Parts: sequence; structure tokens; C-alpha cells
Amino acid sequence: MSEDSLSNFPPRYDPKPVEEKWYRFWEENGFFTANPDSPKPKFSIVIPPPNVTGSLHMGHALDNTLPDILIRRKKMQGFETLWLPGTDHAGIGTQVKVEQMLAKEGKSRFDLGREEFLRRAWEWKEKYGNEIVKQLRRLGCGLDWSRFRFTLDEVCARAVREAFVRYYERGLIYRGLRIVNWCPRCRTALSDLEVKYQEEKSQLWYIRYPFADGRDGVVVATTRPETMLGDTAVAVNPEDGRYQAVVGKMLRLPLTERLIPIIADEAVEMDFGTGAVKVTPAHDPVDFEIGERHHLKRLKVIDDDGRMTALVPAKYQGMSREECRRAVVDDLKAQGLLEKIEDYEHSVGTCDRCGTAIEPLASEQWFVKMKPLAEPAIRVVEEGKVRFYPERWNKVYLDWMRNVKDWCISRQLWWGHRIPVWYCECGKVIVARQDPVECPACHGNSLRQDEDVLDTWFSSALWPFATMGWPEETVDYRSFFPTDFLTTDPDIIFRWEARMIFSSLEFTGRIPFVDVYIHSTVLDKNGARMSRSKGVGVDPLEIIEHYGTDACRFTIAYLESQSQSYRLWNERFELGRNFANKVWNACRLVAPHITGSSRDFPDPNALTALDHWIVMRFNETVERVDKGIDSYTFSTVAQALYDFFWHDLCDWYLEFAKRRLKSGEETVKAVLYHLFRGSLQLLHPIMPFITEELWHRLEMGGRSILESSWPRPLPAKLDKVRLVERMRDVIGGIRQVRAEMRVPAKSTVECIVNTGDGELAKFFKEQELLIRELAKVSAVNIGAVRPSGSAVVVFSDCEVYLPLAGVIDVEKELERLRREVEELKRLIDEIDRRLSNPDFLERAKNEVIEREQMRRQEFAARRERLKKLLEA
RNA sequence: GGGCGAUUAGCUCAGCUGGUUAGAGCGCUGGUCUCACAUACCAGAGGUCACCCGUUCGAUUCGGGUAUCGCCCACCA
Repeated sequence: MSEDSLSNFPPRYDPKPVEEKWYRFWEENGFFTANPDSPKPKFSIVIPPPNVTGSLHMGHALDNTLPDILIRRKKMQGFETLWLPGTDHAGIGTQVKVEQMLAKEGKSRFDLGREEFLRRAWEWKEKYGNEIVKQLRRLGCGLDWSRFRFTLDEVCARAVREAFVRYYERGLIYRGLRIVNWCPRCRTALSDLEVKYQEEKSQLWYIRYPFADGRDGVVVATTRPETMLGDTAVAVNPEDGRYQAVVGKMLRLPLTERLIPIIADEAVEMDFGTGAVKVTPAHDPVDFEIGERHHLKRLKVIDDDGRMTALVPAKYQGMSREECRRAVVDDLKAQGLLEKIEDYEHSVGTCDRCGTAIEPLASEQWFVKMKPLAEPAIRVVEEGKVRFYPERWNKVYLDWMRNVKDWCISRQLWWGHRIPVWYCECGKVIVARQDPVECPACHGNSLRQDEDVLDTWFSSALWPFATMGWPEETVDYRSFFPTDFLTTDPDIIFRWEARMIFSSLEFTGRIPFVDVYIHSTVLDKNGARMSRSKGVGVDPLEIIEHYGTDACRFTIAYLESQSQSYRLWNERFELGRNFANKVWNACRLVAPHITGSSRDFPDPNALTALDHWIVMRFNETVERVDKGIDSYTFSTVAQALYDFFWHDLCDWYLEFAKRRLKSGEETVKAVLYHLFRGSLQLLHPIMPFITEELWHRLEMGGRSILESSWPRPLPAKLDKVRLVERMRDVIGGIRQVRAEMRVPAKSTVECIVNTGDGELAKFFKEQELLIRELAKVSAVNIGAVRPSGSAVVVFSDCEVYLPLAGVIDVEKELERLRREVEELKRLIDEIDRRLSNPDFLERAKNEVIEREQMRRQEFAARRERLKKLLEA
């Protein structure tokens, strides 16, 4: 390499131009385009489709860096790889966003109507949906863009229809009246997984329900007094001695004129509250079941908007749940029926998407019957055909699947796959793959399609095979399905992984993927969950902008160690940036020497012990990287590469090699060529951009590092490696003495090695020049006599003497050290004395107390001030 | 109420199946702008590996328990 080209090799790595150049190169040359007809073994992954609701965040960075590492390595290992991209329409998530946008115009979705709303939703999707796709390119992801899918596109839509109809035909889909989680704001049913429970400080109200004759009665405890207006019974446990005499009697429901029975049911706990529970079958899942068992009426007293219905006394009609609660409590109090109020903490279900308190409502919905689907889905994990990593997640999955309940799949939303069910005037229900034109029963043509759409996860569940063309037996499907790997956050194991597994087994008869890696949850610096809505956390785009993609990816891999979570903040990415810079500069050093050098690895007999040592370390690194990637312990991979490249290759071997390079020695050039070639290859999956750039700068050959084959261990002999280890120890020992004794950097001392090990003596003599440079000594002599005024460093098989007499004032330095030792002893004694002095401890305690009291005062004053402000 | 994870240096974290002086990065101290890199180099300080009991020749590592923190699941009105 000429002087001129070195001037184009700046001493600091600048990621921007490199990243832009190479991603375009890879994409334009079809490096990511899979060929299903290839005879090579296949390796495939489908992307966890990002929602079209936003832009790249930390979760995406993880979900996509890790698969990209696998894809790139497999490609280099000779596999035909496919990584299939796409996005998810994210039903309720997107709909809520669009509604928020409309709200700014002062409109609701009902003002626009279904058609216009959908037009706006698609508009929104076009605008924001592709943002994330661009950003995945910036992350360097080797996605096959020619196979891009969207969960609402025709291919996916056909799969959804097919799946629904097949479930229906097998009797696994039914429509039924059940208590569902209802979001009054979104005006839709939700599945259990879309409800987030939040602890809330509330009260437990004890209400007296008098007997029909107006006397005595029964006291019930409730957290939701407003629902009493819909009570149709009071239940007690059949074993409960306190109530046995009254079971069957009638109570007068306060605030209404209705009479309700006292019934006995197993579901009632005797030791909660008063042991008597009000039963509201239309608004509580347990009460619903009690109601079924006892044939109770269901009074729907809260409507779809969360307001009181016409079934309650006029004064409450139209009130919100909260208003009604206050009114009911006030009225009960006025009538003397409120026995007592206790503070009570319980969890309240809220809508995962909009945060509104959910209302359990009895309502007609479509369900998937889970029991028959769960069985095979349990089996494949028990048998290890699908494996979760880290292993503990297998149990989490299995526990859920073993207790799974039927899946509510209908949503009263507009954005999504419309349920393929039509109702005819004649009462016929038609479930069909194609939109029917007439009723097969009465041949009438006034058919009405079900208004509802499917849960967004219904289509996601089909993703791994729907994207490959299922139900068609496409060539992609035959070649690339099932997929090999998936990685996600822990919190979609049930929503997504589980549903993909049973759907895939049901429809394709095969597992959807083999290995599932559940990655850590990323927390912010204070250990709080990262949340975009709260605006805290790390923005990967900012990181990429600031530190570069490779630095971002390397840091992510370095921290991903199969733990439950880890903390992340912007400065942590300096680790990756500094490492990238190190790699860059090391290449800068060797570039003029190894470009155009021999491509053959030298005969092992021509290598020195130093060469064997570094080759051995390289080989260990290859092994650790392979093992680490295969077991998804990404941090061990990044650590192995970091340690080897930085601390062995750069800190030691390059220093060993400099002199030999200057003399133009061919062997060291060839060794370095192969070490750098292999290192860049090992690094490439994690740091694709910088390695591609350096691959070309070092003229490693071919169109791309991606087309080179994955490195294997190089030939090395291990018998002389111990000599190198000892040499490093000796150099370190000499450096330590020099630093401790304040030997000026510029002065050199002789060193004398005393050893009975002939081979070691010979080796040290051979490497004299190297030792002289690295330890800053003037000569390496072999001898057994320790000169007076010399420092000594002792090892098991040798001693090293450093005559310091002529170089520094030994007595003075020793005196200094002695004084320091004395001084330290004095300090320690003083601390010990203070710590054993009760007076001191008492004073210290008082100081702390005083400080805390002052802080307390400060806070109290501020609190008062703020309170006043709030009141004003 | 059940399940799972964590507790290692000032901070954030590694540490596979038990084995000499327990590691890294950042931070700190001292010394270097040494001809790839100051986004660097050299040296150093700093840890009863939460606590208790057990298994073992030997435990940070395995088992049991305690404490603290965190996550997940669950219909307790």
C-alpha cells in the first residue's frame, strides 16, 4: 500500500460513509435475496413484524441485531439463507393512534364512518409504515426485501381466511355469549392478554341488603358498588354455617325495588369480607359462571361506552361508572345501609393500548377453542422439537399452554381482517373463503357480513407460513419452512410464540421454528423499564447517528448474556465505538504490509513460539465464537472477540510483530494476513459495515466478506506457548518495578534472568530485542548472580534482577516507599481509632440525623408550597 | 396466592458442567502525546462473591433456608 493510500486511511473510523456505501452494495447485488432452488442447506428466519405504529426503538434493535448475526454467519458457513421482512397492521394499536390523530381534529371514528376511517388508517400506514423499514436498513439487517409482507396484504389475507374457515370446519371456532374484557373507550372486546392489571388503592364497601320484609338482611362487601344495580342474587358458600338458615330467602336490593335470592355456591370464599357476595352476572366473570349455574338473569347495567343503562333507576341512567359509584355510595349512606368502608388495595384491569379501565361485559363474541390446539403445542415443546432459550422459558410456555383458556378473537374495531362470516335474512350463517353472493339455503342475496374484525394476533399467528405463501405449496414454503430461529421480548411469548406454535401445527402439521431465543429486557440507567411513551431510554437511531451502527450492534451483543434484564444508557455504546476504532487502527497498522502478501499459511515449522501463541489464541477464539453463537450466548461471543483482538492481538502480538514487519519478514506478514482475515470474518456478523470496508482495504479478495467462508482454526503447535506466557509475565514484572520505583520513562536498565530452564534462557536470549523494547531494558543477560542495589521479580521457574543502582537513587526511592508505608499505617490506625471511639460514632450519628432532619424540613416546606399552588 | 430471576470491585455487568492469586468496561490513582489508535498505551488501588446451614478433601459455583430487589401468572368479590 502506498503512502498516498494511507492518507486515505484516517486514524479515526468514520462510520457514516461506510455504512451507506455497503448497505446499498449488498442490497443492489442481491446478497440478501434468497434462492429457494439452491442445493445448499437452508437457514431461514422471519422477522418479528414491527407494528406500523412507530419508528425503530431498542426492542427492534435487539430483535433484529441478533438474527442478523445468525443470518450472516450461516451465509458464510455455506447455507442458503432467507430472512424475510414485513410489518404488522397492529389492529388496535394502530387504530388507537389514528383515533388520537382524529381527536386532534375534534372527531371520532364514528363521525367519519367505517369507510372513511379505513381510508385514513391506510393513509397513516403509508406515511409511517415504511419509516421503520428504512431504519432496519440502517441497522444493517440482511433482509430479503423482495419478499416483503404486510399482515393485511392479499397473501396474508388469504391465509387468514383459510385459517378461519378451517378452524370453523373443524369445530374449533364458535360464537358465544361470554364475559369479555371490554374497553369502553376503544369500544371493543379484548383478549385476556391485552389487559394490564394495575394496583390501585381503593375501598371495600360493606353494604347491607335487607330481607324482603325490610329487616336485618345480609351484609356484602364489594369494590364496585355501582354494579349492585345489576345484582340478581347474593351468594354464600354452602358450607358456611353463618348463612345456612337464610339460603333461599329473598333480599330487597337497595336503591331498586327488586327482590333477589340468597343462593349457595362453591365459588364463594368464606373468609373474605362477610362471606356473602353480591352476584352481578353481566359484569363479572365469576358472577357470570355463578349465574349460569343458578340460571340467574343477566342485567346489563353498563353499556358499551361505560355508562349506566336504562335497566337502572332513572336517576342513575347515563351516568359514567365513576359518577354512579359516588351516587350509589352517597345514597346508601343516606339510607343507613352502608355498614362500613375499609381501605383496600386491589388490581384493576386496564386496556393495554389506551389505559382505560376495562369493564367486564357479557357479550357475543367469536372464540377459538383452545384445548385441542394446546395438546400438540405442549407436546412439541416437551419433546424438545421447539426449544426456548434460556431454558427456563420452556416452563413458562408450558404452564400457560396447559392452563390456556379459549381465545376471544373478535374485535369491535375497523382496522383489521374482517371476520369471514355472513348472516342471511333467513338465519343462515355462512363461513366462506370467498365472499358469497347468495345464501346457499334460501338463495337470497341480502347477506350481511359480520361487522367485527379479528384480533391482530390471529394474523400474526400465521406469519411464519403465511409469508411463505401458505396455503399454496410455494417453492419458498417448501424450501424455507419451518424456520430455524426466532427471537423476541419475553412479553409476547403467549401472544405470539404460543399462537404461532399451535397455529402452525394445526395448519401445516409442522413446527413454525426450531429455536426461540428470549432476549433480555432492556432497562434504563435507573433500572426502570424503557418506555417510548414516557420518553425515557435509549434511542438506537440516535446511537447509530452518534457512534455508528457497528458500535451499536457490538454493544448490544456484548450485553446480551441471557440474564433477565440489563441496564443501558447512551455512554455504554462507547465500548463498541472504541472497539471499532481499535479494529480500524490495527488494520491501518498492518495494511501497508499485508496487502498483496502471500495467501498461503506458512509451514508451522517456520513459525516462532510467538506465532504459535497468537495462532493458538485465535483458534480458541474461533471455538468460543462458534460455541457462543450456537448456544445464543451472544455476550460470550462479543467478549471473546474483544479480548482476543484487543488484548492479545493488538496489545501483544502487534507489538511483537512491528520489528519483524519493518525488516520485511514474510512469515509474520503471512501470519498477520491470516489473523486479520479470520478476525474480520469472525467480527463480521456483529459488525458488518466496518469489516466489509476493511476487508476491501486489506484486499482480502472477492466481492464481499459475506461471500468468504467462515474461518476455521489455523495450524499451531502448543509446546512452546508456555515460553511466550512467561515472557509476558517477565515484561509485566519489569514494567511494574519500573513504575513502582519511579524509574524515569526515558532511562533504561539492564535485566538479568536467572533460570535453570535452558529452553527458557535460550528463548529470552532469542527475543532480547523484543524484551528490550517492550520492557525498556538495555540488555537481557542470563546469569545467576544478583547485583547489589537491584530489584528482583520472582517466578516459579526464573528470577529477574534489575540493577537500579546507577539509574535512580535507590536509597531515596526506598525511603520514599518506607515513608508511604508508614503514612498508610498511620491513616489506617487513625480510622480504626475513630471507629472504636463511641464519642466519634455518636457525633457521626448525630451528623447524619441532623442532615436527614434538614432534608426533611426542606421537603416539608416545598411540599407545603406546592400544595398551596395546587389548591390555588 | 403461585412461578421465575437476581444479589460478585464506587457504578453497570461477565464468570460453562465445583479446583491455585474471582474478571471486564466505566470511574479512581500514578506515569506516558512511544513511529496504528489519547475513542490510546503502561502500571496500580479496590471484592468475607447478600446472610445462615448442609454436601464435599475443597463451594462464588451444588442442595436447603432467610433477607432484599425485580419480573411473570392468577376470577379473590
